[in-house]
Amino acid sequence: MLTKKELEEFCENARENYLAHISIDCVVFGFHEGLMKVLVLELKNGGEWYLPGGFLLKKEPIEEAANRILKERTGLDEIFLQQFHVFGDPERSKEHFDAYKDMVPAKDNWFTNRFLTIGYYALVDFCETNPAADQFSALCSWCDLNDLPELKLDHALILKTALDTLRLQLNYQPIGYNLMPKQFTMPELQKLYETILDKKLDRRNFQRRMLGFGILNRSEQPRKGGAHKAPYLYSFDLENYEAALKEGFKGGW
Amino acid sequence: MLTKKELEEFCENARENYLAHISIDCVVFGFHEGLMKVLVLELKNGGEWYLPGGFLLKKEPIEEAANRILKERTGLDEIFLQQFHVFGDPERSKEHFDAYKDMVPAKDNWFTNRFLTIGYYALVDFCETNPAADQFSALCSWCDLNDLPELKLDHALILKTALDTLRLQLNYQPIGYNLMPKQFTMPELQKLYETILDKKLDRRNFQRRMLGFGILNRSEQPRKGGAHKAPYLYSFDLENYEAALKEGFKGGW
DNA sequence: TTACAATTGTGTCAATAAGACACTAAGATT
DNA sequence: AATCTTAGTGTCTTATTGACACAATTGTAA
Repeated sequence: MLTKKELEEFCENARENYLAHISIDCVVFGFHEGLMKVLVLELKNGGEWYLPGGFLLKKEPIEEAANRILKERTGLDEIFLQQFHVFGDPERSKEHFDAYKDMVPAKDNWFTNRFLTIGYYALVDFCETNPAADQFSALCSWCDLNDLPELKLDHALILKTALDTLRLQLNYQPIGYNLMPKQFTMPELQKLYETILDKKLDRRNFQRRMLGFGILNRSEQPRKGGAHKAPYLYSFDLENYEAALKEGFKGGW
Repeated sequence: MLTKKELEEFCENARENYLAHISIDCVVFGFHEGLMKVLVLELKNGGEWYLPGGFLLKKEPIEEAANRILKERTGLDEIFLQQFHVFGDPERSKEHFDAYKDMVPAKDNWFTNRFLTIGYYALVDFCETNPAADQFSALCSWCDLNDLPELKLDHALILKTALDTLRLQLNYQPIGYNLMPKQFTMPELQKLYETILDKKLDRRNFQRRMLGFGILNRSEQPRKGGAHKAPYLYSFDLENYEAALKEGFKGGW
């Protein structure tokens, strides 16, 4: 929650620069040590967790706004972003409304407005990100998908919807280029799929299917130094990957 | 295009009742005599075609607004509706902006606002609809998908995106309950799929697959009176159909 | 009334994809 | 050297898909 002074400053700035009634919330997925991670913010006064989000500048394209917001939070540019749903329940920001309605007169108060929020999900390389808090947050950090704090507003619903969409997408599009490092082993890639789907997959069938898509290049040299048998290193074949993204893997009909 | 008087009245009403910056546009699909149909509006002055759309009342849920708008245009309630994308290019309503900017002072002028539009697509039973024009339209009517007039603003893009989404959905969800009459024959249902996909399907394989989904009931009595061999009549098994909608047909993994 | 065209219902076969499963190879640990 | 762990590869079986042929029913034309 903001202090009165913070709120007044923010409201003035917001009314001048942002489009009213619209916000953007992002579900940023990362993958690290076999766990699915989500980027969350904790407000300064503590105990209130949110998805990273922001507002749309008056003349800014939506996608650009989502990129801008994510660049501020992750340090990354040109992120894989996908708009997946608009959340518009008239009561969805009631918590903010109640918290701020007495601090600033309604006509000046950004937060007594109704907001529709456009949900984007992003897939990013965990190791490349530098989570950075925004002006009102104490903390911006990765949380395990299975061990999240309670999220305020309807952000738990937004997260769940994003995850459902991602799982569906796995069926007809390649995924992973944005979540894996440049080079990776087949078992590492399998772990990503298992984590997203929350389901064990057969090692051999996974490899057969994955290679069948034709979007992977195998490097000559296996990874060395680790314990156990040295695994081959793979990278994505960008050209085929992009093509598969566009055309999708086999439609049923 | 509106007259100055119409515009002034509309703007006053709109500012009072509608949420600024947001609109809703609907792609209403119907199916008749083997052709895919889309509902379009022609403005009174003629020559300008649009998808049916409208605005969001200040306290109205989005889905309810889409339903309200469609009930006004089609006479139908409880339509199958699916939100599929938000279109937010800052220049998307430039045509309106230019047309109306000089008629009413900017601060009062609804159409000099930037608008994001939420796209919904609807599937309806062609024979049950009664297309009705709105206050600014001369005509609300069905057009063949393959023989559409040029649509204003970004409505051609909205339509294309809706169609792409519908085609994708065909792969993991049942469809047809909302587009077919209560009873129908297998060849008629096949024609629906062929029309949506714009592709011929094998009669026998289609039947096998369709029946495999377990969402159809076959009536005892075949349809009589027509020429040629009497086909069986089918209807959807609502319970299984709803279940299939929720769970989806077989995901790849 | 008979042959024919059009349409529908049903079944089979082959190719492909998916699922289950076992063995071999390489490196680290004891 | 024996063993543990992880990785690479192949085979068999079953399910799904795609291609295709034939029989049945009804109206129409000879």
